[in-house]
Amino acid sequence: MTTENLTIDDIARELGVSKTTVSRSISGKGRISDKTRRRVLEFIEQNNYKPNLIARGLAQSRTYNIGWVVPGDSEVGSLYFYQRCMQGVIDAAAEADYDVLITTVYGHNIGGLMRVLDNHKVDGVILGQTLTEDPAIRALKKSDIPFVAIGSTEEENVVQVDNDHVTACRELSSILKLKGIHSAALIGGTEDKVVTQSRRRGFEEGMEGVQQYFYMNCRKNEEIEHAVEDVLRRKLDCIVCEDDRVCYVTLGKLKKEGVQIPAQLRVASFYNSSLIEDNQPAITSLGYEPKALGITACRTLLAMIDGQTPQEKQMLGYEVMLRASTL
Amino acid sequence: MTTENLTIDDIARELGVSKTTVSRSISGKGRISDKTRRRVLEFIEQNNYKPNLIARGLAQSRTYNIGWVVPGDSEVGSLYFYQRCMQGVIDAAAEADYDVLITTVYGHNIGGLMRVLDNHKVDGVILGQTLTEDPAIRALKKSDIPFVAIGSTEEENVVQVDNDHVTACRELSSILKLKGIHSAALIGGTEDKVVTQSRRRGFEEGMEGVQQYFYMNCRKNEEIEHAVEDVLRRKLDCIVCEDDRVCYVTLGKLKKEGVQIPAQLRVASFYNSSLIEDNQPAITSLGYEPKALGITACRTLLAMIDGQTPQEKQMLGYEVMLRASTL
DNA sequence: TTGAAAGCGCTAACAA
DNA sequence: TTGTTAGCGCTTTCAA
Repeated sequence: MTTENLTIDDIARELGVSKTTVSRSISGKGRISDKTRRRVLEFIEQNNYKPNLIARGLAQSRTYNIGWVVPGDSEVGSLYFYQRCMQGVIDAAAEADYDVLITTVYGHNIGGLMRVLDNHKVDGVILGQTLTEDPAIRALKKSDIPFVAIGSTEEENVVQVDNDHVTACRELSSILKLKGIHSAALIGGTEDKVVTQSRRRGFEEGMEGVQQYFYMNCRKNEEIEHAVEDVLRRKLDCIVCEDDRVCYVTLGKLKKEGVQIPAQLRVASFYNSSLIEDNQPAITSLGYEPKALGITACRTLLAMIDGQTPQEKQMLGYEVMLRASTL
Repeated sequence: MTTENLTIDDIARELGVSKTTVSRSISGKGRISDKTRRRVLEFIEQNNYKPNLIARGLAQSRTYNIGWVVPGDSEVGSLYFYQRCMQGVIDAAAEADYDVLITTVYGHNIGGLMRVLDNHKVDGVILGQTLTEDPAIRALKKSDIPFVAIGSTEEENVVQVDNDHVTACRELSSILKLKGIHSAALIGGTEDKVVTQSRRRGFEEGMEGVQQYFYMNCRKNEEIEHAVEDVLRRKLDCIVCEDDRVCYVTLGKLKKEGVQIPAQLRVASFYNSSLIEDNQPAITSLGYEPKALGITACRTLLAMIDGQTPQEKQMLGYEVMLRASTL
């Protein structure tokens, strides 16, 4: 049964009303008698009519698509995060009959995003990541299309949805401090990501009074391992890992070195994921819900597309999970 | 500088020609003097005109979008594969001025795909995964929109792009056999995925004459670990892992048990990835290029959208990587 | 409460 | 080689 595509005209003719009436019945805009509306909707239901979103889009200058921008070269460890975020975006979008157009950027190469913007393919954009000097944000600001960033930025006038990393990391750090730690190391990734900086700040604030060591900008696993070696050499009390990948590598190295956790060294992670979830001993960490970020970001964006002006910064919660790795 | 959106009408007026002429200059269709065309193109270039794809779409009943369908609940291990595939799809799509609309399905729940189809949001679809009884394929066949599947299927009349898993696995298996293996175990994931079945067949054929043991449908890590225990109990010569995740867990278990690879047991994987890439000893495995799959699938789909009928089954190559884990 | 008609920006017959 | 005109399927003023 090849469903010949019904148009609004067909329905109007069939029902002996005008296109306008049909259109109004569907959209709910404009006055219409309940009787006719019901009649139209019933017909639509029975004949499985689906409006042509392209045509509607042209008339309203809308696409009913939103853009989802992610780094194309993200580390394997972040993939799951983006996956969950995106699922949130997709789900929230579907609720409003929106679909998600995906675009990748490579660091400062935002060609893909530009294409989508130039071609008017989306009504709004969600940025999956923020950089300190973010060319995507710049470009988006120039265009007149609404966008929201997942993550934080110091740029002004950018609607942001983020977990409150500073607070979360500060809280976890201060809890660790209370456990009687005298020296702690933070091992982390590249500092051009805003989130890295936030976590560092939380660490610094929460660990105030504790001797602090920093091993940042670790890209390769070896760099993390070197950092661990240095920590062991200095006999520090505690390693805090900036994310799950760092933690994963750190744990591997510590196992190799035969270090007992938490007896000889305590270990915590500022980000939990399946990568480290099954570790023995269980790792004290911070838990977030990436999907919630996606949902919130998308709902916010849809509101903006509808002309609303949302709160500039929305902070989502976190969970401190104290486990065996820190006593 | 808010770029007021130029339309084809503006250009026509400005240049004193008709819309048609402008349209033709852009599309290259229809005869036109080189002189006028150049004049038009130059104007377009200088004024940074971008045609409205929505309008063009409505006129041609095209969307200039293709759908990319992936499982929303895929294992963390497969994420990288899909990522790379998708990048191939996106790149190939961009070449033809197409964008990629992403949709997730959950096993047999293909609601997301249906929405996209019903709403006419895409000109074609690429399936990132094939199942043995694939509802997505069924739905796509019913709709009249072209699609190609990454992976294999026994359904008829489905354009498929895949790595030649059977051949690859047979080749690797027979190489292992030549090394004097007498008994071998295959540990694998759920058999509702076509690829799992193909790998199993390759194993069976390549290992002919060798005592074969099967531990399939392992979903949880524990199941894999149980399988490994059983292999050790039976003192088999070799474990072949169906994919990188299985291999990863297997290696972890073997390390826990203090098993020497390859001295006591040889280990190989039918799929290589960063998950096992850094293992000591290096793991014999099969290498593919997921991005190539995406590119090929997308180019094929675009050809179909243009009315061509491509070859039904395209097989991409593989690489056998012999490493220390099998001597 | 309903309808007629114009228009969104483009393409594609058909004419000239 | 170029232009005129009628759509694509929907929304939205404006009038009835």
